[in-house]
Amino acid sequence: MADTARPARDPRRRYGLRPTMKDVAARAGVGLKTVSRVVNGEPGVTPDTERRVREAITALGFRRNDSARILRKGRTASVGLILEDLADPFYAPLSRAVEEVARAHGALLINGSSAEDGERERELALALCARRVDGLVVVPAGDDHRYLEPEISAGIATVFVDRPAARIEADAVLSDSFTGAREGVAHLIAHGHRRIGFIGDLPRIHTAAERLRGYRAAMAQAGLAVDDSWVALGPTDPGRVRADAERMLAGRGSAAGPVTALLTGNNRVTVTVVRVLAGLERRVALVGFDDFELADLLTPPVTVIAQEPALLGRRAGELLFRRLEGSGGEPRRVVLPTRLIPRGSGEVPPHS
Amino acid sequence: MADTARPARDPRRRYGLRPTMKDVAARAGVGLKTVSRVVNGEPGVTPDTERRVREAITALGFRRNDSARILRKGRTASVGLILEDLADPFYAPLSRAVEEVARAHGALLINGSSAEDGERERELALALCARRVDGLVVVPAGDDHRYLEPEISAGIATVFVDRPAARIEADAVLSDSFTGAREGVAHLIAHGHRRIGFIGDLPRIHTAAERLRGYRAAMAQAGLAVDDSWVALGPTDPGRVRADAERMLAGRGSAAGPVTALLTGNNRVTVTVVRVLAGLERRVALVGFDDFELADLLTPPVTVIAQEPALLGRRAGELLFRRLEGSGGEPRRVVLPTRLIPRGSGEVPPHS
DNA sequence: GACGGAGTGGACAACGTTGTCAGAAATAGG
DNA sequence: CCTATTTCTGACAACGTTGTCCACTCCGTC
Repeated sequence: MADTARPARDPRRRYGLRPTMKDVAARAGVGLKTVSRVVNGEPGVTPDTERRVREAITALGFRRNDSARILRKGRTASVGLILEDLADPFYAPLSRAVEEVARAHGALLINGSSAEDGERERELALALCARRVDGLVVVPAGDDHRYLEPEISAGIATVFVDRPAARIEADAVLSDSFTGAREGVAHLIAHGHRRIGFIGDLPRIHTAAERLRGYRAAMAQAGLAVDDSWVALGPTDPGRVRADAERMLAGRGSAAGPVTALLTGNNRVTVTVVRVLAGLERRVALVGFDDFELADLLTPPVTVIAQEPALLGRRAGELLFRRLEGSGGEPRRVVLPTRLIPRGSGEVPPHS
Repeated sequence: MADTARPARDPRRRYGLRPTMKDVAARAGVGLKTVSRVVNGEPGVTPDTERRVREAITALGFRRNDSARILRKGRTASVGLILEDLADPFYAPLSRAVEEVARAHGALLINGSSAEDGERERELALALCARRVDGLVVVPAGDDHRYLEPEISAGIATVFVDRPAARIEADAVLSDSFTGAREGVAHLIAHGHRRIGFIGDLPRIHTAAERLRGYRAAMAQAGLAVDDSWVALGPTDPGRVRADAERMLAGRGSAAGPVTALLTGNNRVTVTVVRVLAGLERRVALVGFDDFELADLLTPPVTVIAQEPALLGRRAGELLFRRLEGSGGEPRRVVLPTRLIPRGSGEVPPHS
């Protein structure tokens, strides 16, 4: 008799047909709150009662519904991460690092790829805000983040990483793209190059603009003029990059002649350019932004300006949780240094 | 007067201090349900009322609290993905593919790395179940997934990918590791090799065991005996792999002599072995499981048995959502073929 | 044997949303 | 101008949990 206690319920909703604390309480013959106490390890339950409750929990296969818990407690113990592409070898370690920090704080990570599309970034970010993630780590794709202002002031901690926020003040963790690019170009100049090309990302992307600025600064410092045809910014798809590289290397459309060295603006671009150079007779010097796996085993090994994506992610995560723990104050901007790793491709002398 | 409507609330909880539908309703001078209707685009609201509600929404910066919505509706529109390491170049595209499928179905993706630790996998999976994710995609690390049985029968759709579930029946999307490895070894044998080593992952990992089985099958088929010292399974850390590779190449501890060719069991192992071989005088043939970026630009280019991680992820995601849409029936097992890509390193002739 | 005081246990409201249902307003028809 | 119908609106309960608070039991004491 008493065992048929669990009544038929409205079958339309209810998570599957999962038992609730109420069901457990009925089965164990205790009150609802006592079950809650056992589940949450709160004191004030006799060993005997606890045992009965635990038995009922196992028998019914009960698992606490965190949706309800979240609603009640007001904290979701989850953070969102929005980046360009989860599969990009630069962002994957960044993502993993954020995950580790979240894990250390008992939070889960909800991940989304913006595909470098500002509108998609916005949709994702707002969906995450609607879920009331505690915090948000964003690699921005869009050029206006004012849409996040109400969310941030409503208490969703937000940290931008790799690129700063546009049109709002917010925490950011960045690499020093300007200095990195400048040092990379200086390295090429030091090895005798005068005609140096730069193939970068879309100009609206902050890092691309900064790296271009670094390139120009290094050229200017060495008293070298920059021919318009030596600079190509655009999407990172291999077709575009290949075309630009081949054009520069042939000196087409250039009054100043073909380049003898290239600075590439990110790991995607570098990989494509390495392919182009591999098909060439003559040797062309190359410095790539971002380190990448096996760069040291190519012929010649590729000189790079290395960032630490995992460190970017870790710092961003740490900053986020510091904010969540109540650290106030002005938006902070953390800038991490880059590191030039000479491996050979940057030391190739000018061809002609 | 009427404008001071929003009363002081208990400041201890409440998500930040966000307005709720109640606040919006009060401000717009309508009922709670009318706000809900507007927010959800339900019919039956006059344009004028809708305008007043929308104004109130913007004025207060209201955003629907999906936690409450989820609790009410019983669907979270989110799926969980558990894999070994988000940053691994094999899993990153898989993850991205699952994300794309989820996105197409209006769901968010919650990501977790198990770090190849069964206990951590379990914790993560159960945490996701407590959140009532609609479905779960799992690259299993543990060797017993019976802990998921109550969850699955409670309605959480679950698809295993890359490796099958252990000790339970469940959907799985796999690559044909056995055939792949067998073909890889056959390729080496066809190029004259007789002493072939296999360096793989931990033996408890299904793919590692299958690839070993494929290796042995190919050797047996060619009538070749396998010396114990030619097989090394273990963790993928570079130190272990390097030591095993060097031992096999030197023929230490082997009655049958040093190997002249190697089959590597996954992309991590391959990369380390490529490094070892690069430091060697003599040429050693190599076939690696998993394709990897720039494999074609190494010297010699690396012959691989390619899987399609993105396809694995996509198929798993599709199967998951088909289950969520009510497709019943027996657990399905999808096996995707691998593809041998000869690039040169597998065609190196035996040294001595 | 009544009287505090721990120590337990449970009733109840609240979190913010959506589904149900019934009432009010507006329109059409006689 | 009144009724029948449609359209619009809002009160209320429910989702499953946790926090508050009060009631009860069981001791040892006086």
